[in-house]
This record gives sequence, structure tokens and C-alpha cells, in this order.
Amino acid sequence: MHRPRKEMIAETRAKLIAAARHAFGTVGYAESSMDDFTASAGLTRGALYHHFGDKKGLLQAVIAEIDGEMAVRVNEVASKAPTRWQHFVDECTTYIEMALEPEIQRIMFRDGPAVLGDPAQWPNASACIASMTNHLTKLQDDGVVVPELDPETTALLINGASSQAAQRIANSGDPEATSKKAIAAFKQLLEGLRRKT
Amino acid sequence: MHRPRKEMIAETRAKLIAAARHAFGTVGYAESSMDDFTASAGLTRGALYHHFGDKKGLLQAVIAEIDGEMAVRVNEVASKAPTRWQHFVDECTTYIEMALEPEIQRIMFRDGPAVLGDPAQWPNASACIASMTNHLTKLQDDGVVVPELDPETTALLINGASSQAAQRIANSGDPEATSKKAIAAFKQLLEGLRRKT
DNA sequence: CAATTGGCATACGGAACGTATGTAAATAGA
DNA sequence: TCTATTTACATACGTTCCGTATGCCAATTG
Repeated sequence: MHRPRKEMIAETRAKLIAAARHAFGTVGYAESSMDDFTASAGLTRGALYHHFGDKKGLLQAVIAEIDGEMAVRVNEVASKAPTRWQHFVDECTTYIEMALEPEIQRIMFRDGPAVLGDPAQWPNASACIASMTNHLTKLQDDGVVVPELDPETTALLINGASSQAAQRIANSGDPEATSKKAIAAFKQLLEGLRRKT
Repeated sequence: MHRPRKEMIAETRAKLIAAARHAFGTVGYAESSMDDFTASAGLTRGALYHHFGDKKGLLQAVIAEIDGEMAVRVNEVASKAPTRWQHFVDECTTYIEMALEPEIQRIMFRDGPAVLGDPAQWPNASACIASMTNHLTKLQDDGVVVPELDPETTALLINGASSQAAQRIANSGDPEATSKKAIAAFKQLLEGLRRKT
């Protein structure tokens, strides 16, 4: 057999990523002991250093995985919208909803930026931001959004507001009510981007 | 003399905070060795643990100091505006400009949230956010801002967008140009809050 | 002036990380 | 098929850093 070798390697990589993802998402990056979560995957730190170089390398791999999943989910939801503007708004609110999940919040919005720096400069630079930038550009072409704005910069601002909204909701005593307030405020801000007709 | 004692204590506290602030602001919280920066202040970790309990406690003290300074600066700038709306906008853009400074960005917007959690729940909960919340409420009373929004939630969203804008600018190759783009996009978003007259 | 409090240093133990080294299995070449 | 080499991963070690426990000296209190 020529395959088993490659498959075993892929499997250990996957096991390490899964174990790290769980540890990072629950207790946080800094508090996650490499000895502990590698052991929980039935491995040791030796495997980790071999495949990912160091703890940061593993975090990058985890982030890449999550980012990919988020991009898929955003596309699924947003593609159903009737108008392009609605498509855009849905994309943003979906983003907020995803950011509500503790694992995403912790890894993508807190530990990730703290350990690896500005997300906009990550290797796989946020597929979500790229998508939003793309839609903003089209909306400008359609004459829906004011033309003088830089799409990518605007997408980043919106992203910042989204993640803040998500944190606000997640830490709230009454997530349901807070969620409504945050999304309302968020949509109101987005209205500022539209051309007054 | 009754003073020298108290003065010495205040002085060591100040020295520790200053040394930590410098270390946190340059190399970052996680990479700052307590042995190193206490030594640079002519002290040891003993003093640190005595006054602040642990490393996090010192970070809190540093944050409280910076937060106070930021509040002062925001008030200085914004109080000169002719209208209340302009006052509010100035407040926001000043916030962005401050967030441009590497020390503020690193400590207040990256390491702070990562280590201490959601800034909105900090003990001295961001004087800046409190101020913005206050202004938004008044603007609603004046009929300038749409009335159905929750002021605090809105202030948090704006804060999130601001810090994102600041990071964007700071990491840009051409900060001047990026700054213009970001502030333009930001002002546009704020327009969404105004009532259509 | 004696007793006590409190500010700060020193000493110790433990945990975590990164590296260097070892080993067994799989692949490649003859 | 047999040997050589690569590769995946474990083990062992040294270093760094944090938190606690303890000790000392100066300042305050009576």
C-alpha cells in the first residue's frame, strides 16, 4: 500500500488541529498547555513541533480552518437574498451571528489578533472581509452605495463593528434582547452607506 | 515627617506602572518578563506582587491610567465643536486618531481585551464609551439621532469600528492616505444615525 | 524607646516551552 | 530483496517565567 502513510500523517495533523481548536476555544490560547491537548489527542509535543513548528503555527492552522468554514456559511446564507443590498446586509448580520459562538469569538476575535497581529494581514486574509469588499464594490457600481468610499476600508470598519456587537451580545445577561438592540444599531449604521435617493 | 513614606510608595507604584506600560506597549503583554521590567524600574517582582497582586493586576492599573488620559484628550478636542452633532463626530474621530498610537493600540485594543476580556465589563468601564453614550442620548433628545436606538450599544459598535479603523491605518504602508479613507468611511457610517429631515 | 506594621527583596518550587536527540517504520534504490 | 536513507514522532533536557513563602529593614505608633 502506498496510501496509508499519507493518510496517517493527515490524520495526526487533523487530530492535533481538532484538539488545539477545542482547547483554544474553551480555555483560551495562553492557558492551553501543549502537553495537555497533545496528550488528549494521543500524541506528544514532538508531533506538534514537527508539523507546525510551534504553538503559533498550530494556531494559524486552526484559524485557517475556522475561517474557511465561516466563509462557506456566509455564502450559503447571503446567496438567498433577493437584492444585492439585502445580500450585503445578510452577510453582515450572519457575520455577527457567527461571532456569537464562543469558539469563534475567542479564537478569531480575541486570541488570534492578540497572538498573530492584525487579521487583515493574515496569510489567508479573512475570506469574509474579501467577500464583503467585493460586494461593496458591486453595490457602488449599482449606484446603491455612495461612490467615494474605499470598499476594503469600509469592509474592515463594518467587520470591527460586527465583532464588537457580537461580544456585546455574548457577554450580555439577556442575549436575546441585546441581540435585537445590537442588530438594530448595526443596520442603522449601514444605512449611512446608501445614497440618498 | 509624615509624607516621605507615602510619597515613596506612590513613587514605586508609579515606577512600576511606567515600566510595565513601556514594556506592554512595545513588546506586548505576553512577551514582557516581569523580572526584566521590574528590574528596569530598579525593583523586583516582590514589589509588583505586593502592590498589584499579579501581572494582570498591573495590566489593569496601566489600562486605568491610559483610559484616564484618553478621556481627557477626547474631552479637550470635542468641547470646541460648534454643534452637538459635530461634537460627537469629533469625539469619534479623535478616538480613531488616538487608537493610531502603537501603545494605545497594543494595550487597549489587543492585549487588554485578550487578557482581561470584554472592555465593556472592565471595572473602570471605558470612560470614552461612557462619554459617547452620554452624547448619543442627548442627540436623541435633540432629535438629531434616530430615537429607536440603544445609546450604549450604539456607542460600542462605533468603538469597535474605530479601533478597527485605527489598526487598519497603523498597519498601512501609507498611514496618511489610509487615515483619510478610514475617516471618510467612518463619517459615512455615522450619517446612518441621523434622522432624515 | 520599644513594639509593630508594612514595603520590598530573596529563595524556592513548579509548570510550560523549545531544542536536541533517539527510534522505529516506511520509502527508495540497487 | 536487501540495504540505506528519509521521515514521523517520542523522550529527555535545559531554560525561562510565574506565584508563593519567607525574611529583613525602615518607618510609624504608643
